[in-house]
Amino acid sequence: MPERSYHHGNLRTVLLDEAERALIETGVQDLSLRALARDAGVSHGAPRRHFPDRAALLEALAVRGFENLAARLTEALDGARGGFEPQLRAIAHAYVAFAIGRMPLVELMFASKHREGTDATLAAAHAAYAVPFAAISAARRRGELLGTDEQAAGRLAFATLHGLAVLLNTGMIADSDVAATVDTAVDGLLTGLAAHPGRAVGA
Amino acid sequence: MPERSYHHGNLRTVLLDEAERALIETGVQDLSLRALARDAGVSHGAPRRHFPDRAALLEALAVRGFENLAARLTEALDGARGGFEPQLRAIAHAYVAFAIGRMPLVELMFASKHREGTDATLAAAHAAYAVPFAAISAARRRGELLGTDEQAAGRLAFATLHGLAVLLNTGMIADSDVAATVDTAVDGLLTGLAAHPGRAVGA
DNA sequence: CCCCTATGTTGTCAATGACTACATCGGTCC
DNA sequence: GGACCGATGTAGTCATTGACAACATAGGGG
Repeated sequence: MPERSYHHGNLRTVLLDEAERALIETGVQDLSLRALARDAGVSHGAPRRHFPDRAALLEALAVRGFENLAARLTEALDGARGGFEPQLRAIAHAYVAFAIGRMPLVELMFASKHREGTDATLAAAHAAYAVPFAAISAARRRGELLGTDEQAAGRLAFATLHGLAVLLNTGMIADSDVAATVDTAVDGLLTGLAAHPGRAVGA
Repeated sequence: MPERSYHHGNLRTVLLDEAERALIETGVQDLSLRALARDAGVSHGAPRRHFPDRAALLEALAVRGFENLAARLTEALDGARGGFEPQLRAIAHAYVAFAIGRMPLVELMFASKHREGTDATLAAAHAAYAVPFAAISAARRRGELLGTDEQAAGRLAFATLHGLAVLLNTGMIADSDVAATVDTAVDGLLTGLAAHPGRAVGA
């Protein structure tokens, strides 16, 4: 195998790929620029030519995470037949599966705004949200949504799925059948908890 | 001011208090045992007499966080009049207020199970959950809960509140009126999203 | 009063992030 | 084809950190 030339040629992408793998495997605390450089076969200073600092690398990982999430949700929605309910189920399963398989990345994606310069992450997050929001908007037009505030409905749905994924991942929901848990949660989202509810969202 | 004696006398509690303050202010990445020791006026080796390592300190912070959360939820529930709906609203506002005011701590509380030795955190979390779960159990006995699976209903409610708090904190829900956002989300939780729902939770 | 344990201090080591100065190459322009 | 410039790498330094070990001090119990 010939030794790598002075110019790596694709270092930024390799660092991001390797960083994502390491993040998911051992968590953000153990994620080290120097270790990534060693794995990529370059010196410890090279990553700083692509990321001004460690936080910038983490930011790029978060943006990529939302981009991947958007792709997953789009794919799930494209594969869903029927109306609002099967679409919401498809989105829910895709979201929870995505989150559970890469929870340290998802934590990074949603990490506190204490992190600096998260405008790019916010933009990427909104692009990912647009996918289920479009489905909810279409459901309202078809008369399948209770109430008229589709923004509020979308927020509720996304908040619930994110919360569910977090609780499942931490073991706080100790349910071995993830798919059933997701389906049950979607049931509850659709029908509500109250036996005699007062007002609907936006009614 | 007399110099501190050799034995601090209360170092563990001081370290935890200071660590929680620093965590909330600047995030977990900047939380440093040495800095905490300096702030407490002891040498850099002293904290290790109370916490075997940095992860143990973080674990203790997470446990305390759930203990404080349980107290807040209990207080909110005690102050709520009427049935299920006002109780759920009281819990929701208390939870979101708690989370938003200390998001880096809440992130730590719910951090990935990649973290070692989280049995104590899990136990503390379950104790915190018991508070809203008791309210939901009482609601079912009063016939105020749609369906019979109160465990699933409790999981749905908690997941939604946690997800809502996370999205509000990260700015992904760009709503300046947090109280109204929480009330709208509770509306949605109670009535459901679907105009023509299929089956209820546990029905 | 003695002893033991809890709790501190001091020092060391390896690893890290950030930074600087320098080296190498790829691409563009003349 | 050669020169030059900027992108991208290398090598070294510094400060800080976490973890650990050896030692010092005091408080409490017998």
